[in-house]
Amino acid sequence: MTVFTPLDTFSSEPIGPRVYREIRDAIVCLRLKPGQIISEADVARQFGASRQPVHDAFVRLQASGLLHVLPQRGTRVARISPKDVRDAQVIRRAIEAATVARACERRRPESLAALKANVARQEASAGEREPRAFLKLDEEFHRLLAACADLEMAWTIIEDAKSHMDRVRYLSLPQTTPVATLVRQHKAIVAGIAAGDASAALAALTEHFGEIDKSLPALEAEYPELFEHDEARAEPMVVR
Amino acid sequence: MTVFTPLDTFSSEPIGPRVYREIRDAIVCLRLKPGQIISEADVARQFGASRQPVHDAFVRLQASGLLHVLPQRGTRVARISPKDVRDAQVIRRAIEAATVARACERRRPESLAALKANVARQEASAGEREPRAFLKLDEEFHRLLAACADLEMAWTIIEDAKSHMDRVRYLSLPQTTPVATLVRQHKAIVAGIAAGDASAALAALTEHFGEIDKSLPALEAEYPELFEHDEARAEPMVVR
DNA sequence: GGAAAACGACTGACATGTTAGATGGCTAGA
DNA sequence: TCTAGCCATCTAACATGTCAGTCGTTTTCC
Repeated sequence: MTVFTPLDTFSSEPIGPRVYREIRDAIVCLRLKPGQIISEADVARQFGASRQPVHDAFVRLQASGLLHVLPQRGTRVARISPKDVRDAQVIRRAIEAATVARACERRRPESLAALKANVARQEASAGEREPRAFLKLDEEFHRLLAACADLEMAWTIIEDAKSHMDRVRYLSLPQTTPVATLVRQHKAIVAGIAAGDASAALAALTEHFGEIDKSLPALEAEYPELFEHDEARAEPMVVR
Repeated sequence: MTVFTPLDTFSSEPIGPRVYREIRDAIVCLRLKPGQIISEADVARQFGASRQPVHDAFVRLQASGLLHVLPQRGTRVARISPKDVRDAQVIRRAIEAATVARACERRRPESLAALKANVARQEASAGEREPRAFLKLDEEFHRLLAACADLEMAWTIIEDAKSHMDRVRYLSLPQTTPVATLVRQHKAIVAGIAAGDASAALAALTEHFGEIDKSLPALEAEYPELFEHDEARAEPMVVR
């Protein structure tokens, strides 16, 4: 099974960042299964790189809570923790609410234009079969929101919180909320900001969240091995 | 000049975490000056450790924005960025407001007891000459707040945001707000939570913040070399 | 003198070697 | 059958080696 896209030999970009991005993407998109055991040496071999850049990536991913490193024993992809997902949601909602409120105050024409252009591309992607295009645009949308509020630090944090939520999202891709609904909510947020109407934008934002809560219990029941349960610490799931 | 407290040779704790903690503490407490150039090898020598654990620490500290690693050139302690400080404040306020609101709902007797005990110790430390004792208790207070809201993830993020604010705080220790005032505000927050009165707790929290804003310009004028100025501005977020 | 090439002393990026600790399987002894 | 001890084999932690890139200085050549 190919989990990682191989490193471009001719790129001048250092190996470290590329390895980090690859591993992170593999985790968030569930190509690496929650609970799966991986090892630095093994991953390094798959990339054809040395252990060092992989080790660095592991250090960072552990800090984000996407990996659990057990000293001297091994490393496992963090299982999806329902509590972490819900916590991440609360935090993201708090930060994004502050972001939207600030965006209403300091919106600039070019930021608004960028947001509108992004939403337009979302509409274009709504019809397509491939949902990943939309998810990338969604990511971009929330990044632009932070830029519009001149609160770049917010995006850094949202990115981390989002990673936990996104795994659930990928898991629920089949029965997920129709993309059209999400695009409509995005539109409403932008409209609120454009009008400088904070309460309208916040209302749209609030509606935008809270989709995951409903799907979470069903997914947990369907894929129990991917979730962290209170008693957890069951047998490691060896996948190769 | 001793910047790092030497590693306890007899501790069984691995050196990696200890080195990380030491370096981070040295940055936040300004024993390492903002703008100062440091190197992995040099720091490793000071600890009497190898470069590896220091390198790992650098990786993590760069992710928090406390270090700027310039590939192949060197590493500098991040200068205090007024924008980062203000952004961190906005974010912290947003998260902590959500935390307090949640704490009002799910407070449990033992959490409240822990908060009250902490505040009591704060009062005891208010008279002392050494302000660091209070700052540690303050840190603990906000961690307990997150625990009380059963939102541990919030503390992780606040910790990072706080680090940027705390450097300013240490810089302004001489003319800082009297500790008694801060303790009073903490007390008000706890009282609000204890009563389940979210709006009262939030009001106390709001008053609690916004001390830094006033001192920031004066400090920037007094120690320009420690601050990042606009011409040296970190890369603005690219809007595509 | 002045520009440019060469050098050397640094840096972190990357590679690899070494070690302590955790684990699981095996066997010896009851 | 069970248990205690040994051992092979994992792991990440830690140590060290090598390298390419950056930069300030010196040297070279006109």
